[in-house]
Amino acid sequence: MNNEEFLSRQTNDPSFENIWQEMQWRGLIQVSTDEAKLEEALSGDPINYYCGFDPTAASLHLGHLVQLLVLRRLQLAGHHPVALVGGATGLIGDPRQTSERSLNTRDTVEGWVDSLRSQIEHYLSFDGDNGATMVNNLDWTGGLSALDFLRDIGKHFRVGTMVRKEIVASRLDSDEGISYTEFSYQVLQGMDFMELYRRHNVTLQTGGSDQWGNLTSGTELVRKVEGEHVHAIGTPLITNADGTKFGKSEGNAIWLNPEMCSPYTFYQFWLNTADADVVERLKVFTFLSRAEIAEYEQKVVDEPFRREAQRRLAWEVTSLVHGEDQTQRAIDASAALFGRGDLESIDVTTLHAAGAELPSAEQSDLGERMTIIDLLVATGLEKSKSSARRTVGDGGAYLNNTKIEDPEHIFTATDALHNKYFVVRRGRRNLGFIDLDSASN
RNA sequence: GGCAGAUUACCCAAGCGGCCAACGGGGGCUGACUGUAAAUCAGCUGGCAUUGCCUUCACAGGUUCGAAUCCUGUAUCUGCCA
Repeated sequence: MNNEEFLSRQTNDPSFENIWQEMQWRGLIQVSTDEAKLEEALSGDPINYYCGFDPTAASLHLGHLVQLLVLRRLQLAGHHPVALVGGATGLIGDPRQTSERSLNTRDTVEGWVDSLRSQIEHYLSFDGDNGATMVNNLDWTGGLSALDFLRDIGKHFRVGTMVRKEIVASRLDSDEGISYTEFSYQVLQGMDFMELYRRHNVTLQTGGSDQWGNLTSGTELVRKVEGEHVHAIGTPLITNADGTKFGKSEGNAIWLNPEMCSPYTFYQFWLNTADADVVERLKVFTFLSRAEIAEYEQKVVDEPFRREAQRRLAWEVTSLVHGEDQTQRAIDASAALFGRGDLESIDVTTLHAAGAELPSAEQSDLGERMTIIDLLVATGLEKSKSSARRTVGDGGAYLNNTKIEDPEHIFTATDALHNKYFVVRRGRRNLGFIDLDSASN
C-alpha cells in the first residue's frame, strides 16, 4: 500500500456540520482569531492555510504530529495546505520558556530541513485539486539584507507590542533574559505569513498555542501592510492528566523517525496511555469518528482492564506514522514479551523477531563474566553499573522473567533461552535483548 | 563603559573553611498494589575494582594541613548608572 492509498482512507466525520465544529469537538482549538468569521471561511470555498515546522532537531516529534494532523483534517475538508519548513527561522530559534537556545550551524540546519521535509510529505496528500505545497522560508529571507529587513519589515513592528508577547515578557523577567536574535523571531514568523499571503493567498495559519504570539504577529503584519484580515488557530498544548509532560518516555522524546524511536517503543508509548487521557488522545491523534470514540469512552468506564481504547489508539497512531506492517510487528513483539506464557515456550523465530524490536546487545558487547549488572548495562537499560546495582538491590532486575537478586552471579549460555537469548528486564516493562549467537557468526 | 549582585547535581534551591557526593522540594527510577493505567505508601537518585577509592558545586589559577565555602583573573547572566 503506498502512501496516497493510506491517506485516502482517512476521512473527517460527516456527522459534523463542518470542519470547524469537528475541530472544536476534538479539542484542537485553544485560541483563534474571530471565531464566527473563521467558521464561515472554513465552511465556504477552499482557502489556503499554512503551518510552519522549524528544523531544531533531525526529526519531528509528537507535538508536530498534532499540527500535521490539523493540516490533514483541513485538507480533507477541501482546503489547500501549505507546509512551511523553517530553513531561516530554524537558524534563529524561537524563544523557549526556559532559556536561550544555542545556535546550530548552517550545515546542520540544512540537513534537518531535508529530513523534516520528507517526514512532512508522509502526512499530506500531494494529489488532486488541493494537493499540498511545500515552502521554505529561507527562500524569501536568505537574500534579504539587514537594511531592507529593518526598513520594510521592522518599521511595522512596535517594540512595545513585541515586548508584551507572553514568551518574551517571561524571558525578560527571568534571570537569563533574552537575546536580540530570539527577540526578533516573531518578526521573521510574521513576515512568513505576509509572504505566503502574497505568494499563495494564504489566509490562515495554524500552530501550537505556545506560538500564539508569533501567529498574531503574522496576522497583524498582513493587516497593516495588506489591509487584509487573515486568521490564526492555536492548538492546545497536549498534557497528561497526572501533570507529567506529554510525549516523553523515560525522559526521551518520542520522535517520528524510526531510527530515533523504534516502532516498538512508539507503540508501547501509546499503549501506556493513562485511562484519564486516552479519550482525548483518540480525538486528537486518530481519524476515528465521534460515534466510535464514544464507544471506546464507554469501554474505558465499563472494562478498563481490557485497555481496548489504548490498544486501538496505539494501533491507529503507530500505523499512521510507521505503517501497518511495522505496527503488526510491534504488536507481535509486545505479545511475546508481555504475554502470560513462559518465555521458554516461545519459539525461536518469534523470540528472535521480538528481540529485534528491543534495545539489544551482542556477545561482543559483553565481557567474559556475564553478571546481571553487565547485561543491564550492555543493553542500555542502565547507564552505569552503580545504577544497575541499585536496581538489583531494589528487586527490579529480571533475566528471562526471573528476578535476579545476586549482582555477582555469573550467567552462561546454558542459562539462555534456546541457549542463545537473554531477555533482560528492568522494572515492570523495560526490556532488553541479548543474542549470544550473533557474535559467533 | 562604570558600580553592584549572581553562577551548586535533570529543574528549583540550601550550604558561607573540616561533620559535603553536598539539606529540602519537584522530577525520575524501583518495590508493594495493579490492568504494560492512576492513586497511595516505602526505598533509591555522580562514577568505579562498592565495608574503600575516584571525579563533581561556571572556568583557570592561588591561599590553607584542608575550599562548594576565602583571594585573583576569565566567561556568562541580572540590576542600577552612563
